[in-house]
Amino acid sequence: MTDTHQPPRGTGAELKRAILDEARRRLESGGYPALSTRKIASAVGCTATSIYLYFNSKDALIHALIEEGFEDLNSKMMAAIEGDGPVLERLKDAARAYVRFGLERTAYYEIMFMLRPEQMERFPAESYRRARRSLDAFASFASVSPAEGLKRGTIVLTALHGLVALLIAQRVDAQLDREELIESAIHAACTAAVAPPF
Amino acid sequence: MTDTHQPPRGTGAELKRAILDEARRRLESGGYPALSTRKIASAVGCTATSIYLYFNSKDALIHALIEEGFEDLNSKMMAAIEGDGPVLERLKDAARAYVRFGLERTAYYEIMFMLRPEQMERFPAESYRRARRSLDAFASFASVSPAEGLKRGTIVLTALHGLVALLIAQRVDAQLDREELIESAIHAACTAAVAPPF
DNA sequence: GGCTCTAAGTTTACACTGTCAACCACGCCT
DNA sequence: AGGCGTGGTTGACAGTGTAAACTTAGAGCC
Repeated sequence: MTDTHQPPRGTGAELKRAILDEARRRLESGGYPALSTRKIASAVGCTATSIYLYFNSKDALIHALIEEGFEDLNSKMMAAIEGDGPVLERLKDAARAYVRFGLERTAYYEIMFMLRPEQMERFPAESYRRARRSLDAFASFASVSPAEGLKRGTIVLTALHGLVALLIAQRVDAQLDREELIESAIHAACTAAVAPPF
Repeated sequence: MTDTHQPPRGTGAELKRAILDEARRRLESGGYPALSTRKIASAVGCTATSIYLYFNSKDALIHALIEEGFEDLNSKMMAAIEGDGPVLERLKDAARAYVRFGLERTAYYEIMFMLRPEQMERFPAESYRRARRSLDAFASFASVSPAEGLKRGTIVLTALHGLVALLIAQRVDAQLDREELIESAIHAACTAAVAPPF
């Protein structure tokens, strides 16, 4: 498990890549707690402090992973949104993509959305906004004004986040049929988003 | 700040109380990170290991705080639910109570709902269910069957959780009017909950 | 009084964590 | 040859939660 395989590691930029690769591997297999600077270093064949030559802090390393996660999530949602078909159906497809991402790439989802702010320096707001293009796409849907669109898009995303977060934390009643719950929640959130203003 | 006031601390059950009190104080003033066994101990005038005489682990201590949080949250929501007035309005009032709790007692909310499962042994499921009486009340609303009610109640709670969690993490666009967003999200979630099945 | 038994706390230690300051080694340039 | 910067390591610091062993105080009983 603590795979101390020592592939002739590179140096300089190569080492940086190796560190990032190892961090990604560990995140995917062991989640956030597996991201220890010392463990990453020993697996990659360098010392813990060498990581600081390429990342200002552990958080900076994690930010790089978060960025990767946003890239994946965004592309999946954009693909759904840019499809053809009725607006509501595309919205739902994007929502399904979001939920699927959260449940399949749980470790990524956690570092992207579930780290408490004091626990980690917040992902830079600027990157976050850029990373959130899909929200803008959401916002452009079925909205009278841009402001109303932003609001509605945000509401959908918060609803989806709550669903995913509680599912991940296993804080949803086990009696419920998972798939049915998800589909119903998506339906509720998306139809509300395209409903006439109240 | 690291108030090493040493009030003639008690012993036995009194010490346990003192520990819990200090933990609560620290949680409220400094959030989750302020909950260090050593800091609590030194503030209360005993050693860190003494805490383990009364709590099996740090998590057990936190569980006690979580229980307090649920008690507060539950009573507030139940008060709203058991009021008089139309169902939808009572539902919204309960939702408002939930959101207000999350935004006012943030530190409590975080340990109750936002700790990642690996980070802390999950709050015992049995306690959690008991702590969640308000969900059952939700479920009893506007539902054809109990199963449908549970599902709808869960969907509302997930939506509210997502809203609160992202607000706390400051991951909601700052341009949005906070109060308006909250009110709209509550409206969307609650009206969907009492809508006819789709 | 003197013995034992027990409960309550403390001391000490272990294995971690992220990170910083000082140090060393090498290749390039003058 | 000498100086310098770049890349990396060593060793340390200040934390963390927690387990094992030790000490101390008090109660019950002969």
